[in-house]
Amino acid sequence: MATSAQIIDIGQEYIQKVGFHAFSYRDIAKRVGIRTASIHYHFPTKADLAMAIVERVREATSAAIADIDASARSAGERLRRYCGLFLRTWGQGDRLCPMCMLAMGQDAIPEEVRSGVRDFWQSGESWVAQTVRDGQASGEFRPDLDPRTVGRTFVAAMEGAMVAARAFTDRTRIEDVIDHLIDSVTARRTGGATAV
Amino acid sequence: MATSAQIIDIGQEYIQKVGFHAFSYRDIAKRVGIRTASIHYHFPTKADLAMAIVERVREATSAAIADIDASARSAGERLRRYCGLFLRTWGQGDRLCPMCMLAMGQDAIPEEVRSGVRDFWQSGESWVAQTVRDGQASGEFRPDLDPRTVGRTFVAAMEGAMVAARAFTDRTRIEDVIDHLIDSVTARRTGGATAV
DNA sequence: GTCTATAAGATGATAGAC
DNA sequence: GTCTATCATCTTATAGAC
Repeated sequence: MATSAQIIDIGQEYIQKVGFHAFSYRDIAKRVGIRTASIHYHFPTKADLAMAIVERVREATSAAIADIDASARSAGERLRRYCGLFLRTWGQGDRLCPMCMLAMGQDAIPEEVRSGVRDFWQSGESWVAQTVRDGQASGEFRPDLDPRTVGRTFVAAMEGAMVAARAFTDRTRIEDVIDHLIDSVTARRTGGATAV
Repeated sequence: MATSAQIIDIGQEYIQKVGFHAFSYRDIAKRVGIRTASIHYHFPTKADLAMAIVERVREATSAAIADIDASARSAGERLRRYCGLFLRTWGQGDRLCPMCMLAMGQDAIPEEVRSGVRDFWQSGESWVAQTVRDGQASGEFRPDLDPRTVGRTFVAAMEGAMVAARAFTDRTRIEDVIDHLIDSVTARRTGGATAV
């Protein structure tokens, strides 16, 4: 595998596990089996490396979402599979969402990186919102929901669930949240939510 | 104000804004107007400082929740005010939840600190779960909800919403999530969630 | 592309004077 | 409690040889 790809791989793993500030070029160099100067050849600054990671994650996410759009048969299935992307990330060795890690340290993260992270976040919110509209049109979802609000809630809840899963090393922290989120948008024919 | 309290204040601010690894004793020393050696006198290691911060946050949160329990008149109001605690934290100058910041860098955060963070997280989940049971008993909330699942979702979603609010410098990212969360547990007399 | 060598500064932490 | 002085190490990054 190309060295630069290896560097991105390992850098991404560090960002997901400890965050941007808790690893160094030295850590990566050791694992790749090269010197730090060689990393600087591929990515002059740490911000450059972070940018490359952000771009790769965004591309991978877009592709995954395109795949969902192309193959899922209902809005409900689309939402479930979107949530499943986070579960899959966690499953790759107890990892947090890299974008969430980069979204946290604002002041200490280069603005170009933060901008890419915001784009990722907003894309997810917008896609969920559109999927909610689709589900409302088909009668799958509650008609009284505000799509934008739901979009924001889905992304926020999944990102937070990842943090919880990491803190407790517990996959069900994510699964429970997915269940409640899906339930919260699903229309109930019987009016099951009715009190008394 | 006592020096140690000042150190905790500023250290907590740094943890909330940039995370455990992105600030140093030097940063704190400059702002307090003392030398790093003096900080080591109060908190020998950075882990000691983090522990003191975790304990203070947990105490403050317990007190805030006790106040809610003592004065809120309905389960719905209790949940709203609990969510309001996060909104208040964000309002204190664009700050993330300190426990969320510490929950992320797992490998690179001392285990004693992580343990305190988990306790904080679980306390929140359990309190929400109990409040959901109360609301179900009074008919305020949907009877078919699993309290544990809802507890986990509330905490995860609020923590994630804090991250989003920070990334976008946008308070409505938190407010929207609160609205959908409350809506998701509220019983509907009319069966408003009914499809078609 | 990768290396050695090096820079200039930051980091967490300690010893001992006042 | 706070200081000066010091430590060993790590950090990001560059220059120039191979």
